[in-house]
Amino acid sequence: MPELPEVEVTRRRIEPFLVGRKLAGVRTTAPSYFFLTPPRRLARQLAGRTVSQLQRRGKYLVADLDDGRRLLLHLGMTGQLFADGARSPRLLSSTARASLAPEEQRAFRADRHTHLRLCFADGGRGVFFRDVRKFGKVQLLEPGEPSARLDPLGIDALDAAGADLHRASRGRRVAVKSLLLDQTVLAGVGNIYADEGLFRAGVRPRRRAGRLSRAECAAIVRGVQDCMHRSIATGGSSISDYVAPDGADGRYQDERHVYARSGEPCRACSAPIRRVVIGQRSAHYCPGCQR
DNA sequence: ACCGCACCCTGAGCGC
DNA sequence: TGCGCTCAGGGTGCGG
Repeated sequence: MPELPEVEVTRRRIEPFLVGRKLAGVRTTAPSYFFLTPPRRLARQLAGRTVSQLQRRGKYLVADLDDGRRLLLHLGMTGQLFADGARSPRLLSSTARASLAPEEQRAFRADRHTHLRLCFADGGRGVFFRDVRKFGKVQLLEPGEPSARLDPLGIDALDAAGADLHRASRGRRVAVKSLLLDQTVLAGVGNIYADEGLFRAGVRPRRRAGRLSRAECAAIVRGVQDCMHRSIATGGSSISDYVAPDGADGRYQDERHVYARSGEPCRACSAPIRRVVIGQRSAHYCPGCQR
């Protein structure tokens, strides 16, 4: 599932395929809540435009266009943004995957889950946005238009300090895990990096946010950031559907200490990792290392 | 203001 | 073999 590191890796790798190229044609699937902007209007207004820069805010990608509009992209849970010609078994269904030998893996062909196809005037490689579960989002913002998606976001997780989390947590009775997933507090943290960051900080996910000390908040923010920097450096986590724009898998999942490791021994103390449910989300922690 | 929870969606994995 | 069930999860929005 794409969180800040996967979105940042995607941004860096897709940027050369987007920035400075003139959009010629845009194809979409039918209207659905995937499209916050109706797909026909999206296609009409994107045609002829050039992306001037591609930024990231939390888990959102923001493409600035030459007419002052902004294109928002959110990968949701299963979103995949990649360049034409990418090869990856993650771009195929499991049945299609099973029926193909690895050496037969063919380049991706747009399927019914490919909701956005961008073609460029230079005739070079197109860019696809595929999303099986349609939890992702596409929106075109008018020049200067406020965004109900971007505006409420808190400080980007990579720019945060311990004091930011400490301030936001005062008076809050929720579990620290839930607070970390709140995008209005730290933008970009999802389930993996919340769990891994709490492990690094030695703090249990159920701890009430309001009772954390300054030092604990600092350790948590540092823990989350350390995990994220390391993940970006290794190409992100490819746990379910995440695939980098060139089709390559990330390798950070190999470094996980707790996420999706329930029952397995802690790499530090050998205690079995526990899985609990907090705020309708699974949380993983080591009962030996986290207090 | 805060918090729990239902919902959107699809495919994997399971039991029968 | 195949059906039906459950589960996963980011973000939004509602009700208490």
